[in-house]
Amino acid sequence: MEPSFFQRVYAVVRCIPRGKVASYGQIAALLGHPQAARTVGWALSALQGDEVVAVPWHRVINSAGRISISRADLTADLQRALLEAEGVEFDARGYVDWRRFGWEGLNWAEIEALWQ
DNA sequence: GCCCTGACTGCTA
DNA sequence: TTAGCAGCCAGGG
Repeated sequence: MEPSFFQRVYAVVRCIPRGKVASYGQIAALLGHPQAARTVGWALSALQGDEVVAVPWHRVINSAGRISISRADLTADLQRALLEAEGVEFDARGYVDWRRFGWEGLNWAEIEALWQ
């Protein structure tokens, strides 16, 4: 059974450990489509109900290390608060230090194991 | 099957 | 870690 792109995004995001962050492009690259960052963001924007709780959407930020969100119920302030609660720090300009909190990602075998 | 949209990204100035 | 812009991909109508 081949999961949809959305399901793959959710599966990968759930693998991001507490206290770490990943970028949309990184998630897309892990799925084999380095250019599909926008689609990843769109997938997360489609989260509903229990998925919002099951998927650590707040650990996904843009490549600049900054929060980029546009949903009325899930605000940038909320995302930042959730990350800070996990130990992720922001500098005075609102950026996360990739060197300290960036997620290394998964290898191909681990990715495929997610939906097999 | 076409067209539009979007929580992005990399390049250029 | 600026600002502006075009390119990319998948899902929904």
